[in-house]
Amino acid sequence: MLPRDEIPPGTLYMMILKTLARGGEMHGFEIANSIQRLSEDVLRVEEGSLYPALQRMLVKGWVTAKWGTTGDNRRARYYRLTPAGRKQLEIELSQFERVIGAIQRVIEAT
Amino acid sequence: MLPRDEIPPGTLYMMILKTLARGGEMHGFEIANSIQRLSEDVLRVEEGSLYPALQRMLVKGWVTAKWGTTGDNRRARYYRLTPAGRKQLEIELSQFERVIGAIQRVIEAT
DNA sequence: TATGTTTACATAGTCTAACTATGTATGGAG
DNA sequence: CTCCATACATAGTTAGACTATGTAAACATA
Repeated sequence: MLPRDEIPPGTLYMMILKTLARGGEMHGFEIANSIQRLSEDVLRVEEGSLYPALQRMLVKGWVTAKWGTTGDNRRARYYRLTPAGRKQLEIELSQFERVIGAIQRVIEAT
Repeated sequence: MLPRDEIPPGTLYMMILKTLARGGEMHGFEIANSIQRLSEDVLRVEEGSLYPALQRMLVKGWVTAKWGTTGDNRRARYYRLTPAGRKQLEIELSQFERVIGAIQRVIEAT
């Protein structure tokens, strides 16, 4: 499964939303690092996946962004969940469970 | 998650392989119906997804196909798992568990 | 006998989204 | 001063699931 892409299409939104729900205001690199660390290095969020995804999420109104500075004085774009984003997270979580559960029924059938 | 496609890209191969591993020789419609039924109607395998996937799997050497007739006298193409397909199934199953486990660690983190 | 439904396969074209590759810019370490 | 890590961004590629459409035959039923 997924030989080319490690991250199943669609699930990146869910993980970013969840990360922001947990961590409050975060910038892109922080989000990517958090996902990578929590997944125990199974999931590597490439920059070419991360930033386009964040742009799309801005357009969809799931997050807002503002420029700021990091602890070590670098410019970074800080993202924050909107109420729509929080709602979307709930949708995605339940969809994920529903679909993964269905797949597991198929692959675990005897 | 996955608003447009119900079946996460990549997982269809795995489910087809598993279905053939369980059912022996089957034709396309049987495979699709089996997946749909076992998933309790959560996953609907569209014909436009199924047949192209089976073609790709033929090219990859995961399955062989031969024409035959169904119980009610219709022509149908019967698919059978090759040793390479069986190996691929094992790969996909372990990849799936690995990736889904990683995603769950991310979305279940507190 | 004609019509519609179901089974069964196939392909063309669309679309999402994750990827690679590349580019910009800055801070800190050596 | 150079190198590396951080941080963001975009162009172009690719896989694969989808919709829409077409073929054809078996069967039910009016």
